[in-house]
Order: sequence, then C-alpha cells, then structure tokens
Amino acid sequence: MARPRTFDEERALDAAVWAFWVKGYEATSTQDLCSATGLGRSSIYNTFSSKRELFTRALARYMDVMTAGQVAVLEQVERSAMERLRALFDVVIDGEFERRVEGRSVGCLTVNTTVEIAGRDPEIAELLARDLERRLASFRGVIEAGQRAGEISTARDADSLAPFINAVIGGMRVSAQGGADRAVLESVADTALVALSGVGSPSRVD
Amino acid sequence: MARPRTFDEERALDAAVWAFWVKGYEATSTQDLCSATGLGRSSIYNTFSSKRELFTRALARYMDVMTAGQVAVLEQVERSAMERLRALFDVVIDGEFERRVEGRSVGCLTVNTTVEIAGRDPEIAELLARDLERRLASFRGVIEAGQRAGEISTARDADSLAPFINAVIGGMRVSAQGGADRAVLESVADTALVALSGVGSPSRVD
DNA sequence: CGCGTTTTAGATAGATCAGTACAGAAACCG
DNA sequence: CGGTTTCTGTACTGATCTATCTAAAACGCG
Repeated sequence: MARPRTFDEERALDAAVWAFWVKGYEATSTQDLCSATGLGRSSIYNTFSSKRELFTRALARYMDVMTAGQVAVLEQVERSAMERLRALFDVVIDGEFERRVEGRSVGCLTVNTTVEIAGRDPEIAELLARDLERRLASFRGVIEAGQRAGEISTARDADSLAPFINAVIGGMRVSAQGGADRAVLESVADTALVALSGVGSPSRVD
Repeated sequence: MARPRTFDEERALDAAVWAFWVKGYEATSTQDLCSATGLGRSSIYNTFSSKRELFTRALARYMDVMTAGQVAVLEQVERSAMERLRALFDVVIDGEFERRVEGRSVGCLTVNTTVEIAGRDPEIAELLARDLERRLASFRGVIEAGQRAGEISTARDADSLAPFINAVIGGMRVSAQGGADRAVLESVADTALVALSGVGSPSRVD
C-alpha cells in the first residue's frame, strides 16, 4: 500500500496507440512515447516493461476497440445484410477521413502492423491473426444471413467471400494512405458490394 | 581517367531494393545495406549520397520494373480484357508466393512504402502517386476495352473501376503478408472479377 | 613510370536509440 | 506523524544509428 499512480493507464495506452498509428513501430522512439503519453521514462518502463511490450498492449487495445466497433455494426439485426455491409464500409471510409495527419489518412494500425512487422515477429503476427479471425467470423455471419435472405449470391460460400471483404477494406485503407479521395473509396465499396450481390448494378442511395 | 568502380550500380540497387522490401525503410540500417549490396559504407555514400536517396532510387527502380511487368501483361492484345485482368491477378498472386522470407510474403514495396512513409514524406508520396497513376491508366485501358467488347459491365465507368482493381490488389498483398494462403487469394481475385463482369458466376478455369 | 583522379576500406564522429540506476517525492497505513 | 512502499524525474549506460574523414589502393594517361 503506497503511492498510487497519477496517470490513467488506459489513457496512456490510447496515446501510445495514436503515436504508433501515426509513425509506425520503428519510427516511434521511446521519447516520442513519453511526449505522446505525457509520462516520464520511468513511468513507461515501470508500467509497460519495454517498447515492444507497450506496442503489443497498444495493438491489442486498438484491435479490441476497432473490431468490436465493426462487429457491432455487423450485428444490427434490424438491418438487412447488405445494409450492414454498406454500413461497415461507411464506418471504414469515415474513419479514414476522420483520422488524418497533415492531410493524409493514418490508415489502420492493424494493416500498418501487418505490413511493417508481421513478417519479422511471429508473436505479433499471431495477435493479428487472432483479430483477423474474429473479423472474418463476423463477416461470415452477415454473409450467411444475406445468402439465406437472397441478398447475396450463393455462387460462392461465406468462407470465400469473407476474405474478399477483408481484402477490399485493407485495399481501401492503403488507397486512403496513398491519397485516394472519398469518392474513390465509396466507389470501391460500391463495386465490392456488387460482387457480393452478384448483380450488375450498385445500390448506393445518396 | 581514374580508378573504376568494382561493382555494378544496378546490381547494388537491386540488392538494396530487396533489403528495403523485406525489412522496410526504418528497420533497414546502413549496415544492412552494406551487407546486402556487398559494398563498403564509402562506396554506398559515394554512389547514393544518403540512405534516403538510396531508398528513393531503389523505390523508383522497383516501381519501374514491377509496373512495366504489369502493364505488359495488360497490353497483351491477343487476349480478351478479362483474360488480361485474370493474368494480372495471377502475376500478383504468383509474386506473393515466390517472394517470401521465413514462410511469409514480403508483400509489395509500393504498398509497404505507402503504409510506412507516404504520410510523412511528401516527396516519396509523390513518387508513389506517379506510379499509381501509371498503373491506373493501364487498368483503365483494359477496362474500357472490356466494356467495348461487352465483357465488363458498363454500369460503372473505367475511372471508377480502375481504383477498385488497385484496391483489391493492395488488399490481396496485405492479406498475403497476414498469412493468407493461395486458395484465399485466388478466391479474392475471382470475386473481384465477378464484380467487373457484373454477372453472378466466376469463370476461373482450373 | 609517376601524376591526377576516383574508389575503397576502416576508423571515427556525434547523435540518438532502448533501457536502467538512483534518489527523492508522494501517498498510504498504523 | 513515522515507516514503508511505490512512483517519478533525471542522469546515465552501452549499443547502434547515419554519416564523414583519412589515407591507401587502383586505374588512365602523359
């Protein structure tokens, strides 16, 4: 029983998430993390052990929050499957245009981490894989519902279509980081939905 | 006049491309570049001025080679537009499974660079943007040909569909880095082609 | 065979990196 | 209010980073 912390661990973690999100793992120094969180080095190392450990906690927190948000959108049973998928894409697109630094999207920490370090760090790759599976399961659920309701083509099963949705979202995030504007991303989303419905005309309502 | 170089500049550049491709810009040290190229520090700095300069030259070379390869596939006029697009996807997928380190794809240097540094380096972002425009132009050409031939839906114009193809390819590369197997990537490609044709059934011939 | 020029190798510079040591401040309990 | 424990700011460590400096080596040419 002694002196309590003067900072909130979750707030510090959120600040670290943002720092890693914007600059990536390698380019973010421990000094950057001190500045971002407002903590001293001692507090950071006392609380999070190492830069890598802090990163894995930040990544885990990011994935929890973001994936939970996406899953929540996909579980709005009062909407049709197609509406839910469109809502998912809208959430993704809105995110890309809300979270920008110097006029450019910071993308998605999951995608950024997959690209930057999944290939060299099996433990982080495993964290990413678990999150991916969670998202794919959610995608599959909506797709199956859409197929039962006749909204989504049954030419391909949900196991095949879920990775397609995931790939399109990842591609949209990379495109946003590359400078794509909103109309382009919306068009990509529309086209992807066409592929799912299996009919030749998009159905976005403006 | 004076002492000639004992190394080939392009070979050194290719080695640097691979080093940056595998580890990314930040994580690749100048020592890594010396090891990869077989050159001493003096030779590298004498020839390429700085790490960043070497990176921009490596990236430019990568983009030249890769984009030229993709454009060549898309300009095989003896094949139909859909066949050319399928061939493009096949080239992408084959690449993801040919270029691996420790069982994982190294992805695409263009995508990796967009994610890692486009947001913080306008000059590199500009290089990437120019390469993107070159690829999009090639995509548009094939799409328009496909639309004239009745293979590709005219519900959306080529300006809209080209970024879709780009996004799907980017998403496939990220998926590959995340551990997706070949069947998954082929399925994603098939589904994307369905979206272009605007009909409900894929046409892969095994 | 030197002379001028360029490349090369290796040592070095100075900054920055992740991480630690330590001392004192702050808060709780009795 | 004293003892104890935890926290926190600062100084520091050794490694590594990018980049440069120095001097020897290697070539073409007169």
